[in-house]
Amino acid sequence: MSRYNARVVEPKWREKWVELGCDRAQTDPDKPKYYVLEMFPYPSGRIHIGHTRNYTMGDVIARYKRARGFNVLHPMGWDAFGMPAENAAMERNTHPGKWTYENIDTMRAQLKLMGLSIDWSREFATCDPDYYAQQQRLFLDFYKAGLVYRKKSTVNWDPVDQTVLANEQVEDGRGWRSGALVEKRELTQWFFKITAMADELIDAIDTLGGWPEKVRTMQANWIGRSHGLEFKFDVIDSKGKTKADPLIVYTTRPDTLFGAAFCAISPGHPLALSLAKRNKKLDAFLAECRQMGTTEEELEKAEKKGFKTSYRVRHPFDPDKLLPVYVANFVLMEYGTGAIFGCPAHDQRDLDFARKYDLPVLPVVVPEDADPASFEVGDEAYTGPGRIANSQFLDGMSVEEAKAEVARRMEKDDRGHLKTNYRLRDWGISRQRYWGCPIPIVHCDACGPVPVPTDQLPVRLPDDVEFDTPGNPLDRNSAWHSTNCPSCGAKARRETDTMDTFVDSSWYYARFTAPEADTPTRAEDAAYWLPVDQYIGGVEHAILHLLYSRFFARGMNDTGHLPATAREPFSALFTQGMVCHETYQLPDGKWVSPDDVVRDGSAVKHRSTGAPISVGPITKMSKSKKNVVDPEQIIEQFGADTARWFMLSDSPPERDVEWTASGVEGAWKFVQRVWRLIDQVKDTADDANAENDALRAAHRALQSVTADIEAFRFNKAIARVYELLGQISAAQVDEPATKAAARLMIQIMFPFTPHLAEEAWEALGGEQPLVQTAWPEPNPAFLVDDTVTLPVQINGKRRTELTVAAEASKEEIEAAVLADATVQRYLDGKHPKKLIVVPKRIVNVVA
RNA sequence: GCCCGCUUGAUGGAAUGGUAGACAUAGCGGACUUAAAAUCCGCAGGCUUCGGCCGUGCCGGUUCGAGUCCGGCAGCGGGUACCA
Repeated sequence: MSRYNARVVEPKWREKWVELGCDRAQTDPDKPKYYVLEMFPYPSGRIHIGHTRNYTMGDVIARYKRARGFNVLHPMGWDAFGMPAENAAMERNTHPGKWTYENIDTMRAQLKLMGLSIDWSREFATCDPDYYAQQQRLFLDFYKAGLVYRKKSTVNWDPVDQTVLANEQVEDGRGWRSGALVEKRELTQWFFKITAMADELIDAIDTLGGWPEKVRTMQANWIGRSHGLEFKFDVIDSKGKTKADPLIVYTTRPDTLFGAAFCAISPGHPLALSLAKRNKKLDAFLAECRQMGTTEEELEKAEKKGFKTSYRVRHPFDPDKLLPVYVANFVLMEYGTGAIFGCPAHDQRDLDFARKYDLPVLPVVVPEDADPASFEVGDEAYTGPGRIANSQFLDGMSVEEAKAEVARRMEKDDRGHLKTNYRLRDWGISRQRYWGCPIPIVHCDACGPVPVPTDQLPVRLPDDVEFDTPGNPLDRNSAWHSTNCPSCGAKARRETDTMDTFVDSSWYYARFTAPEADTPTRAEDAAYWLPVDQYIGGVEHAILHLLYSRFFARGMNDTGHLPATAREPFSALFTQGMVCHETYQLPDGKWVSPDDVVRDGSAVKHRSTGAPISVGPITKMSKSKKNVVDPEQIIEQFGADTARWFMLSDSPPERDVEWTASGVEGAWKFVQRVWRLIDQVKDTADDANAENDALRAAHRALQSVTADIEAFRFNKAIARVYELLGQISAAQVDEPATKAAARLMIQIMFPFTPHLAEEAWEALGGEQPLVQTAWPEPNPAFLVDDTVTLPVQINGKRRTELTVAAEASKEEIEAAVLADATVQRYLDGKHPKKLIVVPKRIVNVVA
């Protein structure tokens, strides 16, 4: 008996597939198309198990859809710009490009071992000048369309390294390399006007039927559309004089205006800045606020603090009421107007603030079932519905009526107006880094920022860069940034900012449809292939990457680079779970790779040094925590099919999976069992009319596996195949029907284990390779049952079961149930109160 | 903090509101073998007075019936705009 040798079989079939060119996709409007895409990888060094899980899922879909007659596009590329390459350049004294392209070579070779049916002729990296040249064109077209502008914004600044730090590079307020206290610095930066499309981006979420509900919810919440009122407070200075400039606030709760106890402005608000010029304590408070990080998480988690200014504001409807004005660290300059009024009774954060600074808490919304005279707010703000009280002309109204009435009066007095606000901020794309797509702009003293003419694109990155000093090498490279103004010809300076790498990944899916085109896209290819029919990737990209891509598709449509039919980039999205692993740390906090961890009884030690290791929480595999596993070892030992099979077998694909070494062996044993079965049945004669239990089981499996693949239930599909193998093995091996069943099983397995399936198919006498064979159809005659066994519950507990004809009516089942001995024993001669019969499902007798 | 998820045997997990634990891993027992590996067969949630009873993170609700739906809580994970 021959043993299945993956080392020989797998390369043989990969070569055959290349020879047949079956992975090549060609635009052909006469054929139905299917575009399946997995999120492309960052070339970090080596493929990790999370990648392979992702690509295997896409490959199952791609192979299945081809077998179903679709013209399939399944490309691969590299998200190749980014910070790690610069870090590697500094650490290894190499060039980011060299490091990146070497990584790509390694990872491409690893991916090819997986037997993925990818059209490699379309491969590109985002750091290829051919790619970023087209991206620069898109930037300029967006610029001309008014989707790009400059404004000041804040960055993390490392005063020692003299460089901008990413949020990830700030640890406890200090730079990760220098250890210096990080400062905030204002820079003029480039922005994409994504907020201009906020309404469309949120409204179109309803059209994304193929997306998971959770992602749609996250996107809607991220955009965060709110309807409220923007209005003016008159400002009174410390001498009691009314200032010329009012304080403009935004609120979603104008109904609670009479409950206002204070106003709060952002530390970045112009009023705060001007007051600080004359108040050292306030200046110190603003400095303290600047010490906080730039991340939303840090700002929100920080203790809520306020600084009471000498100014007050006059209540718009109650001129005698003056409210104190605080500068508060939790008010964001980016949201609304950077100023709010606080109503402690009906907002938890305002309540906490009021308790801390001893401000009055006046309830103005009273729940329907409470007494307005005695209703009070304790430690919890009341945010529910109710009747307005303590609010003059609003008293007795509902919340909605009061909102409308306040807005009406404000508009009449020209004091305010209804306004829709978004949590979404414009997309800042400027990065003060080398390894990114240069922003194609020249700064001229006379002309201002001038676009680089299209015929001068791409603005190429210079090769001669040094990474021995921190900071942006482009900034120091005067040979590169010195140029002449394209408009007036005077001496000018190139923009040295490069683009956020999210820009690169926002349109790559479109570039795959015509990767060699000398324009960003080619109309006929884009029109045929787009949108992507199935996009697959990690849920960690649920918001930013996907939202930016949705914005880009619209921008590209508006600038003529995509058809209107591709205004949404991805018809269907599948978010696969992450591959997680335990984390390991040495006593000094250094992370340790799983390969370097050994267990000695209950003790966990470092393999070479024997140092004790603490086992940390199971988190997503990441380079920074070193908890990564190398799939190549598994492929070398067991073959790609075993790895593919195992990867999809245990966890449902949308769920996180904890990687443990056990289980691969099981998959490998399965592969061997399949091969033994093929060996046993391959010489049996064929008979077109054959029939047995094994063949019936195979047709049923075909039906359920087909449904499982369509629904991304790969783990269930695999469980079904395990079951089928058992059923076929139990049959007479020399019956023609058993061979037919085995043949069907092989076809079912093909998308999962393509090399094994091809080899087995050939052994079973398949006329052409499975890559050229259509997906089989189940024989309906094999799918029907004559009888069905129903569980019988008595008072909701299963007591017995009943076998009836599959087509038995409700009445027939009821009669059979009442005649059943067990049922009669429980009923004890009485009539059941109720008899619930769900045909083909269950019977419940309520005694 | 906020937004979004997840929680079922020793482990990964299965279950259109309808028999909880399919399938697999680890385990135990057996067959084959001089022996081992490999392979094959079987057992397997807990408790039990052997009638049953309990059991899907915790508390409560809806229902003839809840792992599944609703309300609350806890723990864990993802995102939080310069990691990709």
